[in-house]
Amino acid sequence: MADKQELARLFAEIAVLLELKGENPFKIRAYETAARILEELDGDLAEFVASGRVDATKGIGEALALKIREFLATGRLKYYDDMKAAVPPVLFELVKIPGLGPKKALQLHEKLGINSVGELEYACRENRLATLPGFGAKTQERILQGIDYVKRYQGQFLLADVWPLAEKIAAWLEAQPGVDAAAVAGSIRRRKETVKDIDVVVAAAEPEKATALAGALPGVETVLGQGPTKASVKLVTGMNLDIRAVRPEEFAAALHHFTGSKEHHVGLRGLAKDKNLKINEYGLETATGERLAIADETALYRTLGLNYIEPELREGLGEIEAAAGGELPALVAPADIRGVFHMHTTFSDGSATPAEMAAAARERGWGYLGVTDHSRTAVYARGLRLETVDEQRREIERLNAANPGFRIMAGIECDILPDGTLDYPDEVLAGFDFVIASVHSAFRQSEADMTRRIITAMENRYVGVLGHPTGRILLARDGYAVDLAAVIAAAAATGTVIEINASPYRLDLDWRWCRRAKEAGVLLAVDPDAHAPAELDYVAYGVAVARKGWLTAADIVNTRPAAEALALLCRKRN
DNA sequence: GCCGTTTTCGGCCCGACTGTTTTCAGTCG
Repeated sequence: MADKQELARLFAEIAVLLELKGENPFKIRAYETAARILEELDGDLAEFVASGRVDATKGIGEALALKIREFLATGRLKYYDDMKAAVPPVLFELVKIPGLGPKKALQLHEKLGINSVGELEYACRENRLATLPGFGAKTQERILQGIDYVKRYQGQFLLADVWPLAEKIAAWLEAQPGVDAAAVAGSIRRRKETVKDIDVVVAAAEPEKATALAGALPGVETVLGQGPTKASVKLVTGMNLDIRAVRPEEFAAALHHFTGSKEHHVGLRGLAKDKNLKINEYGLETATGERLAIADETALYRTLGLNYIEPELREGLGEIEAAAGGELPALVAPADIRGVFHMHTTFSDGSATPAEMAAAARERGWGYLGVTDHSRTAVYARGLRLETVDEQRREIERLNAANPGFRIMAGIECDILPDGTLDYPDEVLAGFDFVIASVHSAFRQSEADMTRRIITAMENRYVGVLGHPTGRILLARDGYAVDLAAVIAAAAATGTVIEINASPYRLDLDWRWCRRAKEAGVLLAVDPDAHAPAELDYVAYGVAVARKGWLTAADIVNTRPAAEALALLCRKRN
């Protein structure tokens, strides 16, 4: 079947192939754009072509439309097949190494016959790179470090592993004499679920004195590079940190520049150009080279005729057009959350009692907590047997009686069995205040089976929430094969809430799909899936996902008071 | 490869740093 995701992947890979061939960067961008258009496409590929939308879509011209038609008809792309056959596979591996781009990678393959990362490492140790033009001892050393980096971490880190550290480093920098301000930028500020490095922007009257601090930063292993406005270091944790220093009056522009994304900037600069302005990391310049003062990011956007765009939205996915039209949503904020529904206690695989979890929830200013231990089939997680269900309910009733003003709800995270039935019979499910249904087994079902399985579960009138809808574990396990568009449509049809699992290891539903869910009329819940009191703070990551998904407080169930939120989880029962 | 009330050709976002160079290409973000 001619799948749009498959074609998106082919286009993206063509972009890499073109880069390896040293092709025109704008041609490369055209393929990257086309890949993104297909990824975001509503409906299937056949309909996209049949309806003629393919010819009306900006960014898809004659040549790309032809390739889309070819793929639809034959399931292949000759252009891709030919190019793929002509480019040695090792080049794909080599360009993943920091410091190695297409040009140098090609040289290594052609001149030194490098055919694997292992061979490259060996060649470095034998000192053979230094013989090539454009290469030297330093390059060789850098490549060795890059190989080490890729081998140890694949270059990616969980947001949760770097965000707190990044804030700590920014605070340290800000406290240094001569430093006016320091702030975390880059993909951390945009709250991407995984990030490659840490970017910190610093304001100082003498920027070179700020970058000179690089070697003294807490947690530094080595200084990789250092100039008057920029420094790079490697931290002992294995990740890289870039410091960018500018004068105080340039801070807002620099913060904006280094927050990205690349795609957002490309769009913004095009817009600036239309207004005869130039954006760079120092500010806005007119055609005559006059620099316009930018007090803050809001001023920068306003100068371009746009409303302020929150960092989480700066992904080049329509936010500029929405800002121009005054159509950006008022994003949900952490303070909007009034309680949570998904967490575990010592009754199953949690480490704290319901009383301890409730106390922790109260400390966070919440008014309610939904206790959802695992169901009986989840033996690995000590899922609740029927008699334990009763025991837990009595405990929760006792706690509620003792603590007026705070509501504990007796819920369950019920396994969705491989055939789509639930782990307890309906009469047991009816006894819970609410039910989250999740897949925890038989991950390897076909997409059709998995999709049918999940939709069947959502059709159960007691299922209020679909938990972690794709089952992915970030940097460890892909989600199971499932037709999310169909799941979202079924959630809308049945009135089922979809969970944004706020565990930083999951963050699933992915933010790219949140917007689709919202547009389909689906409500979402931001739930920590906490197994210990401190993990209730995961909610911050879930809110970040919701914000990246353009969601407002109204789109999130648990921004509502207890009774109203609970009623939404039970609206199918009547 | 895309696009167009200045254009169907000639643009397409912009700059810093490194290493190896003796004027700049490559890489990165």
